[in-house]
Amino acid sequence: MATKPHPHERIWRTVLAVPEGYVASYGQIADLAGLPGRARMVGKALGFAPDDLQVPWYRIVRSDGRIAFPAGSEYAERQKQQLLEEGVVVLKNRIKMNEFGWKPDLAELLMKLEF
DNA sequence: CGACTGACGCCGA
DNA sequence: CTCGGCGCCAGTC
Repeated sequence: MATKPHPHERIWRTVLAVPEGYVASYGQIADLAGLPGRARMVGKALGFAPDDLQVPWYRIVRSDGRIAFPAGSEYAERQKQQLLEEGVVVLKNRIKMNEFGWKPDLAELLMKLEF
């Protein structure tokens, strides 16, 4: 049944639910992970994410669709590259949320991540 | 305990 | 569309 893992773990598992070819915002992940108001914590958690978990950190962007890292920075470039590789269009360091924003199906979501 | 710091979010200028 | 300011939350000093 529903267990109650450490916040970081819940965040990782939620991010793992974001499908290839789509992106989600930090705040959206925080909400889905049951941590409303903690968008900033999502960024931190992604930084701590164990490599073996294969967390798709690059699918997380700001609510307005912009990549959180400074445009042109090493991290921003790598994130853009990862996204482009799976078909997500990135222009001017930003993604069109109306087109690539992930709108999770509630039923499937509950099934997929029982905390 | 207060000040400062972010992979944030929202709103007004 | 870009900035600036402010709220927010968990850490760190």
